[in-house]
Amino acid sequence: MEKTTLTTVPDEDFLRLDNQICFSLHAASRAFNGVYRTALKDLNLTYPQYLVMLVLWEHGELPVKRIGEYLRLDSGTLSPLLKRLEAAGYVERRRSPEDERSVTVRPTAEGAALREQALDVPRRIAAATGMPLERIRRLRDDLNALTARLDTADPDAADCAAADG
Amino acid sequence: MEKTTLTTVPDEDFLRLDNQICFSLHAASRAFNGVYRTALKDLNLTYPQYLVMLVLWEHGELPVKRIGEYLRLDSGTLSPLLKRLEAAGYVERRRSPEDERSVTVRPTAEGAALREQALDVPRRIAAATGMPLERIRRLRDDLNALTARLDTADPDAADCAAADG
DNA sequence: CGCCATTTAGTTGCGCACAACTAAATTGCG
DNA sequence: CGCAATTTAGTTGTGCGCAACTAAATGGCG
Repeated sequence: MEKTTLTTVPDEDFLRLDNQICFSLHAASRAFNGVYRTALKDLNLTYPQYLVMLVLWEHGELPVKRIGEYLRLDSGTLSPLLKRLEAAGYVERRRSPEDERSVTVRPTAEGAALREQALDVPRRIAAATGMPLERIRRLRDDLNALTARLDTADPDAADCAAADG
Repeated sequence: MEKTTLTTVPDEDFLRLDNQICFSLHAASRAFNGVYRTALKDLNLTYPQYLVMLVLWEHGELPVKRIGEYLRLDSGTLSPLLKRLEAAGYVERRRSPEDERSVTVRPTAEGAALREQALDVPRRIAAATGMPLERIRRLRDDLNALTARLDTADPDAADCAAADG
């Protein structure tokens, strides 16, 4: 009320709007996660484990480093996750012979077979969303754009000035 | 290849598209979280703690139950989180006199004062996104719609049939 | 060649999310 | 009233995510 910013939006309203956005994303992410949880229960995979398997199914065999790049995850997250996938019998880890620092991950026969069961998952998810594909695609594109922005701005974005540019 | 579904999208492509959507949401959520992390560093708040404080700033005083409803979080998440907020001196917890089961949470003077500093956070976030407010709003609406769908579909959405309706 | 910076995984610690459970208070029904 | 079902927080255990660190291998430079 008492102050109107250069962006034409009062501080208070801005705080409220912000509440909506950050919260919406947070809630959607968790809701999605929940649906995946039930959809993936039969496969004995968590959602992040499923993401890793998707990457491996597509690329066949990757060093941990590459998996991390595809999924934006570091070794702190991936190492234990991959251990669990290995314990479940879905992947194999081997130190690379030509570079002993690197660890190569690839699906086992069982892990590869799992892909057939996984083919049914996306449809169940799409059914759960009940959204037309077109809108889903738009959402995806918006999210990707947002992520790209946030990533470049992230490293202490403290003093970058204008929001409304 | 060998089978084309009723939804006109082959299984394989569907799996790939799915990869994109779920991953996009996951990545965006984490990217957002990262930006908030840096923006909230000065306030000594994590992102979920910030959400709780937003709710408390808006409503003044709430039982744990209500906070959980606003944020879709259960006591398993909230109890330790609120303990930490209490340890930080930002909130107070008191068992309700008229219903001893309930615990009432309200900001301390320090917690209330924190709001002033927090007013700057949304603008920093908006700056980091670099998106026009209109597009942000659209994104928010899409996400809310998605969450609503997912929530109703969630309880074992196994055999709900058609995605493309 | 020898040494230091870099790269790559892994480990530790902390916080969130969620399922499954416990504990205590309250409600309601016979 | 008395007891079972419900409501409300809290606890425990597991897994993800990230920061900060360690350990080992590699690459490059004097």
